[in-house]
Amino acid sequence: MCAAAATLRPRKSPVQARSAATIEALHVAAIQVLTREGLSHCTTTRIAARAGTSVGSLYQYYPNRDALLAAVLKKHLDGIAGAVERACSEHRGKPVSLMVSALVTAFLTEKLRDRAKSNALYAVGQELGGAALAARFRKRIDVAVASMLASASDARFDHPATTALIVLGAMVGPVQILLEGRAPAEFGAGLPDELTLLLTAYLQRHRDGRSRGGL
Amino acid sequence: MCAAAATLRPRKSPVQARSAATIEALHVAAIQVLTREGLSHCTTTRIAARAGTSVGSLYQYYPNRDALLAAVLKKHLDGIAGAVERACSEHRGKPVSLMVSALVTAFLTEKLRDRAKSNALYAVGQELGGAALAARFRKRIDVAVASMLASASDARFDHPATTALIVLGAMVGPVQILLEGRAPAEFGAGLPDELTLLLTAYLQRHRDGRSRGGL
Amino acid sequence: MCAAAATLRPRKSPVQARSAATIEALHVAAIQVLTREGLSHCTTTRIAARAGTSVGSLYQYYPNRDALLAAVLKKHLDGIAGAVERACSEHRGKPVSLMVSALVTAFLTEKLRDRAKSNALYAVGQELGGAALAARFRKRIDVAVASMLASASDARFDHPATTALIVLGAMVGPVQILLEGRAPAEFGAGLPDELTLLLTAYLQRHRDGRSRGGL
Amino acid sequence: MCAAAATLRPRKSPVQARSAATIEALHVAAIQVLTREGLSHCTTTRIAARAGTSVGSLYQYYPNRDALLAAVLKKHLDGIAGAVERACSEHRGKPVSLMVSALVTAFLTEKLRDRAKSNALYAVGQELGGAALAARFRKRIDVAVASMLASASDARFDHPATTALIVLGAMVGPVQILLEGRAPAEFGAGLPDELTLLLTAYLQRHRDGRSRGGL
DNA sequence: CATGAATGAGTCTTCATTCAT
DNA sequence: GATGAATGAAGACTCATTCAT
Repeated sequence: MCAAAATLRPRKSPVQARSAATIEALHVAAIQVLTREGLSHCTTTRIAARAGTSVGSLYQYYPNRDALLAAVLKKHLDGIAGAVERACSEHRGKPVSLMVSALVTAFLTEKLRDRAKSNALYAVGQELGGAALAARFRKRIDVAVASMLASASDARFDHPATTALIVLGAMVGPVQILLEGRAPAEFGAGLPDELTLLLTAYLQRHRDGRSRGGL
Repeated sequence: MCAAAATLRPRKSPVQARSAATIEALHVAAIQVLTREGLSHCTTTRIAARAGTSVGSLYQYYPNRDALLAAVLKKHLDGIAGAVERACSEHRGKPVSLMVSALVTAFLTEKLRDRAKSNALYAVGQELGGAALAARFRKRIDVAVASMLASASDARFDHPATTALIVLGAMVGPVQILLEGRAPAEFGAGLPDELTLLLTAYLQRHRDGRSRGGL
Repeated sequence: MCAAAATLRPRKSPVQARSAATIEALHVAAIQVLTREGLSHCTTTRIAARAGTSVGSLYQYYPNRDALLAAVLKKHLDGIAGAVERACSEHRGKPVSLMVSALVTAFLTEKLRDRAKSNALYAVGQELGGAALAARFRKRIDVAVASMLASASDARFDHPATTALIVLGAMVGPVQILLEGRAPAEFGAGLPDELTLLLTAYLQRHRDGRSRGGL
Repeated sequence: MCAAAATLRPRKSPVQARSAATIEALHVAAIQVLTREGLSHCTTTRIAARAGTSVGSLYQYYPNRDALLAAVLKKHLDGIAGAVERACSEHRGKPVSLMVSALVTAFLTEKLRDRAKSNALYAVGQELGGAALAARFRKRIDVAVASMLASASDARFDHPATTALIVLGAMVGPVQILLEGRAPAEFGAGLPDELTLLLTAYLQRHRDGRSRGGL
């Protein structure tokens, strides 16, 4: 995975304006091909074709197909992580319920902004050094959420990092189901509220201690 | 995906003992190759070799590579769905807290029985008619959980199906994080309890109505 | 070069008769393409085409193009080394002049048996782990010649191995010139005699000691 | 090969100082890339980069990659041929033994001046119209040596051209072995003397006639 | 029935060469 | 003139699938 890290890195940065356009086109094309044809049919030729360039150009900027896909994935994850980080830093010191609704909103908004894209890239994460990449971004989000939680005005958490990871997972799972697309319509409609409810209940219960537990 | 459905079906049923053994060997081999080499290197030749047969024999039982992989995936999902269904039917009429802990235990046990396998098959699900297959099994689990929830002795749910789907998602997400392997050790250790807490809190809050809401 | 050794080795040995035929056809085709088109145009596709098979078959037996070429080269060098070894072992204990003419005859006969082939393979030796391969065969010949020289009935050599290497070089060089094809006809005609003369003079002078030297 | 001749010729002569510098840089770069990366990785881009220019500039001076390589090879062969010609013209009328030692010295000195370069360019010679080029230079050397031999004060040669070609071959072969690098150290050390001995013996025997032959 | 050799379409990737800036 | 981005033909290699033995 470390060896891969080197080989997954872009080749050169665009110095001319033309280059930037080409790269952008490649990114867009990669996502399109990915969504329409699936990862296994997402070939360099097809990407280049849809981008309106040639394979050669693709390889001018990325040492191999996976490097391109990794770049696209990275940009996507960057967007999500950034959105979450922003939401988290804006809600430090607030009560838990506000934190949760802000977090859910930010996450869902970003994740569902382009459902097809999110979905397609999910598969990309699997192959590739995807695990490593995903872990890195999860870490970023985890840190942001944990630090926000630790600042809650109305709660105290023993293991903010672990709790944050559960929170994250509990958001990702249902969203995944939604993205996969076969869920009934009301599921999508109710998702924001349900997630908010789910997480609020969890965090508040955490705050109140498990001892009080049994309902 | 509908077209694929036909072609993904196994070719003939094992009428002889020998056939059954060969098929079993192929399944085991497929999982091994999948875990050790990754989906993209999981070739028919390699599978057959590790199973101790020839490609020819593989094609005797499956019309193509994907059919084999689909069968393996199906069996895996069957195991999980079965375990959940069993747990659900055994806890009908019980209070919510018991349901949750039974559900979490069954799901985690089955899913983590062979982490490598779960992980490898995840990728398989993506390609293939994975979405369809996953949806079908999710449906099974959803129905089982919803029906269990509807029978709870101490709660009433307006939309058991939707609630069940959230419950399912909230379990899958964190497990996914665990399977991806980069989570800290204490995350894995605490997972059963945290999931139980998460879901219990959610379901009880649901029962109590949201109106009472704000903490 | 050691790393290359593994990767240059053939992939599997033919167990069916069909295989042997395919391999033989590939060898012949490789030489033909090599002679007619040159090393840089000697592609796997072209070789397979001329062999009347498919690229796939080529890769069934050789892990890459160079492995095939290396095998062909090896067979060729084997022929030469074998011929020289035979000649050498048959002339142990003889006087130097007989040794030389036998050596020259054996070498020239074998080397010129198929001039085009010899020529084409020469280029192959350059690229590839050719240096290693060539060195190995040169060693074989060197040993054979040195041991023959050491047994001469009418001479004594201080450093048979070095002397043998000079002898070898002195034969190879002129033959090379001949093979490259632009030498006048009389050069080819006179070559056997001239080489014999060259080497005999050298070895006898060696025998007589250099001290006597200056003419 | 004749068609190639035209296209292998440099594009324009360096009329400005800047041009000369660029060309020189390209030559040096070509040799460096050649020695470090091998012929097959010796690309125009890499050459230009190492020369500190752009591909575009390369094509300003040479119509294609091979023309550049040919120019480099030509310069190299020119150096050798020139050295030999000089040595030959300086030793006209001398006795054979002096001629030989001068010839061997000049040849070895020039050829071993930069072994890596000699070696790398050897491969270049193969591809390209290498045979033609090599033949042309061999001719030059052959003429020079033959004419020197013909002027020997103490010998008469029936076919100076053929004899010279043998002499040339007998020098090239052992040097080749040395360049390929796997020969024992003492081989390299003894080479000048051995070559001198070899050729002197040959030429003197020639002079004395073969009739006297059998030792 | 089992075997594994053969097939060849389809991938990724490189690189000489051109040409707009 | 110089630059380096773009091009795309061409090569190496893989692998699902078929079929003669």
